[in-house]
Amino acid sequence: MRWGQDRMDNDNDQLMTPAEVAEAFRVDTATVTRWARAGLLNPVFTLGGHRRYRASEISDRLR
Amino acid sequence: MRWGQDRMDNDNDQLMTPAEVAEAFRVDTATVTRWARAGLLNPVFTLGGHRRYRASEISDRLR
DNA sequence: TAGGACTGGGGTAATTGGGGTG
DNA sequence: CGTGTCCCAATTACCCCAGTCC
Repeated sequence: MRWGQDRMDNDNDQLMTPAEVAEAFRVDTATVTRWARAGLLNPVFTLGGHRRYRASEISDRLR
Repeated sequence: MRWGQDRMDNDNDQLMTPAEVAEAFRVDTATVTRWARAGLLNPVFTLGGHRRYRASEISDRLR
Protein backbone atom coordinates (compact mmCIF):
# COMPACT_ATOMS: atom_id res chain seq x y z
CA MET A 1 0.00 0.00 0.00
CA ARG A 2 2.05 2.86 -1.26
CA TRP A 3 0.01 4.93 -3.64
CA GLY A 4 -0.25 7.91 -1.39
CA GLN A 5 3.39 8.21 -0.63
CA ASP A 6 5.77 8.17 -3.54
CA ARG A 7 3.99 10.44 -5.97
CA MET A 8 2.53 13.88 -6.05
CA ASP A 9 3.95 15.08 -9.33
CA ASN A 10 2.99 12.22 -11.59
CA ASP A 11 0.26 11.39 -14.02
CA ASN A 12 -0.73 7.81 -13.26
CA ASP A 13 -3.34 8.80 -10.73
CA GLN A 14 -7.11 8.53 -10.76
CA LEU A 15 -8.76 11.66 -12.02
CA MET A 16 -11.96 13.25 -10.78
CA THR A 17 -14.37 15.55 -12.57
CA PRO A 18 -15.23 18.98 -11.08
CA ALA A 19 -18.68 17.64 -10.17
CA GLU A 20 -17.17 14.78 -8.18
CA VAL A 21 -14.81 17.06 -6.29
CA ALA A 22 -17.64 19.48 -5.58
CA GLU A 23 -19.77 16.68 -4.16
CA ALA A 24 -16.92 15.42 -1.98
CA PHE A 25 -16.50 18.84 -0.33
CA ARG A 26 -20.21 19.65 -0.33
CA VAL A 27 -19.47 22.68 -2.45
CA ASP A 28 -20.54 24.10 -5.82
CA THR A 29 -18.58 23.20 -8.95
CA ALA A 30 -17.83 26.88 -9.46
CA THR A 31 -16.06 26.86 -6.09
CA VAL A 32 -13.81 24.01 -7.16
CA THR A 33 -12.95 26.05 -10.24
CA ARG A 34 -12.04 29.03 -8.02
CA TRP A 35 -9.73 26.81 -5.98
CA ALA A 36 -8.01 25.67 -9.14
CA ARG A 37 -7.65 29.20 -10.50
CA ALA A 38 -6.28 30.35 -7.14
CA GLY A 39 -3.59 27.70 -7.33
CA LEU A 40 -4.97 25.68 -4.42
CA LEU A 41 -5.31 22.64 -6.67
CA ASN A 42 -3.15 21.33 -9.50
CA PRO A 43 -5.56 19.86 -12.03
CA VAL A 44 -4.81 18.09 -15.28
CA PHE A 45 -6.28 19.77 -18.33
CA THR A 46 -8.14 18.05 -21.12
CA LEU A 47 -7.22 19.14 -24.65
CA GLY A 48 -10.44 21.17 -24.64
CA GLY A 49 -9.50 23.11 -21.53
CA HIS A 50 -11.58 21.24 -18.95
CA ARG A 51 -10.04 20.41 -15.58
CA ARG A 52 -9.60 16.93 -14.07
CA TYR A 53 -8.43 16.65 -10.47
CA ARG A 54 -6.14 14.03 -8.98
CA ALA A 55 -8.01 11.81 -6.53
CA SER A 56 -4.96 11.61 -4.27
CA GLU A 57 -4.78 15.37 -3.93
CA ILE A 58 -8.49 15.61 -3.18
CA SER A 59 -8.56 12.92 -0.50
CA ASP A 60 -5.59 14.57 1.17
CA ARG A 61 -7.36 17.92 1.47
CA LEU A 62 -10.53 16.19 2.54
CA ARG A 63 -9.19 15.72 6.01
CA MET B 1 -9.33 -0.09 -4.86
CA ARG B 2 -10.11 1.39 -1.48
CA TRP B 3 -9.53 5.07 -1.00
CA GLY B 4 -10.81 5.56 2.51
CA GLN B 5 -8.32 3.15 4.05
CA ASP B 6 -10.98 1.65 6.29
CA ARG B 7 -11.25 4.66 8.52
CA MET B 8 -14.50 5.76 10.01
CA ASP B 9 -13.55 9.32 10.75
CA ASN B 10 -12.48 10.32 7.28
CA ASP B 11 -14.18 10.73 3.95
CA ASN B 12 -16.85 8.49 2.48
CA ASP B 13 -19.35 10.45 4.52
CA GLN B 14 -22.05 12.91 3.66
CA LEU B 15 -21.23 16.45 4.68
CA MET B 16 -23.55 19.11 6.11
CA THR B 17 -23.33 22.87 5.96
CA PRO B 18 -23.31 24.93 9.18
CA ALA B 19 -26.84 26.10 8.41
CA GLU B 20 -28.10 22.54 8.14
CA VAL B 21 -26.50 21.53 11.43
CA ALA B 22 -27.89 24.63 13.11
CA GLU B 23 -31.38 23.81 11.90
CA ALA B 24 -31.07 20.21 13.07
CA PHE B 25 -30.25 21.33 16.62
CA ARG B 26 -32.50 24.40 16.57
CA VAL B 27 -29.62 26.73 17.36
CA ASP B 28 -27.88 29.61 15.63
CA THR B 29 -25.09 28.93 13.15
CA ALA B 30 -22.76 30.84 15.46
CA THR B 31 -23.37 28.22 18.12
CA VAL B 32 -22.41 25.41 15.76
CA THR B 33 -19.21 27.33 15.02
CA ARG B 34 -18.49 27.58 18.75
CA TRP B 35 -18.96 23.83 19.15
CA ALA B 36 -16.48 23.24 16.39
CA ARG B 37 -13.92 25.69 17.79
CA ALA B 38 -14.32 24.11 21.21
CA GLY B 39 -13.43 20.73 19.75
CA LEU B 40 -16.90 19.29 20.26
CA LEU B 41 -17.17 18.59 16.55
CA ASN B 42 -14.58 17.48 13.98
CA PRO B 43 -15.49 19.22 10.74
CA VAL B 44 -13.92 18.99 7.31
CA PHE B 45 -12.62 22.27 5.96
CA THR B 46 -13.10 23.61 2.48
CA LEU B 47 -10.02 25.10 0.86
CA GLY B 48 -11.52 28.49 1.67
CA GLY B 49 -11.72 27.78 5.38
CA HIS B 50 -15.45 27.03 5.68
CA ARG B 51 -16.52 24.06 7.78
CA ARG B 52 -18.48 21.04 6.57
CA TYR B 53 -19.78 18.66 9.22
CA ARG B 54 -20.04 14.89 8.87
CA ALA B 55 -23.65 13.78 8.79
CA SER B 56 -22.79 10.63 10.74
CA GLU B 57 -21.31 12.64 13.58
CA ILE B 58 -24.28 14.98 13.70
CA SER B 59 -26.87 12.21 13.75
CA ASP B 60 -24.95 10.52 16.54
CA ARG B 61 -25.07 13.60 18.77
CA LEU B 62 -28.70 14.06 17.87
CA ARG B 63 -29.75 10.97 19.81
C1' DT C 1 -23.17 14.53 -37.44
C1' DA C 2 -26.60 15.25 -33.84
C1' DG C 3 -27.79 15.71 -29.17
C1' DG C 4 -27.71 15.74 -24.02
C1' DA C 5 -24.78 16.48 -20.13
C1' DC C 6 -21.01 18.80 -18.18
C1' DT C 7 -17.61 22.64 -17.77
C1' DG C 8 -15.50 27.46 -17.98
C1' DG C 9 -16.19 32.05 -17.73
C1' DG C 10 -18.61 36.32 -15.43
C1' DG C 11 -21.72 38.78 -12.30
C1' DT C 12 -24.64 39.18 -8.20
C1' DA C 13 -26.97 37.41 -3.87
C1' DA C 14 -26.36 34.51 0.22
C1' DT C 15 -23.62 32.13 3.67
C1' DT C 16 -19.71 31.78 6.69
C1' DG C 17 -15.71 33.09 9.89
C1' DG C 18 -14.15 35.92 13.41
C1' DG C 19 -14.31 39.30 16.99
C1' DG C 20 -16.79 41.77 20.26
C1' DT C 21 -20.91 42.49 23.06
C1' DG C 22 -25.44 41.59 25.76
C1' DC D 1 -21.07 29.26 31.17
C1' DG D 2 -23.92 28.90 27.01
C1' DT D 3 -26.35 31.31 23.61
C1' DG D 4 -28.24 35.09 20.47
C1' DT D 5 -27.11 39.17 18.10
C1' DC D 6 -24.47 42.93 15.43
C1' DC D 7 -20.48 44.10 12.65
C1' DC D 8 -17.28 43.34 8.68
C1' DA D 9 -14.36 40.76 5.36
C1' DA D 10 -13.93 36.66 2.94
C1' DT D 11 -15.87 32.66 0.89
C1' DT D 12 -19.44 30.42 -1.37
C1' DA D 13 -24.04 29.76 -4.02
C1' DC D 14 -26.96 30.64 -7.88
C1' DC D 15 -27.80 32.80 -12.30
C1' DC D 16 -26.57 33.23 -17.22
C1' DC D 17 -24.40 31.41 -21.81
C1' DA D 18 -20.72 29.66 -25.00
C1' DG D 19 -17.70 25.84 -25.51
C1' DT D 20 -16.34 20.97 -24.52
C1' DC D 21 -17.17 16.20 -23.66
C1' DC D 22 -19.02 11.57 -24.89
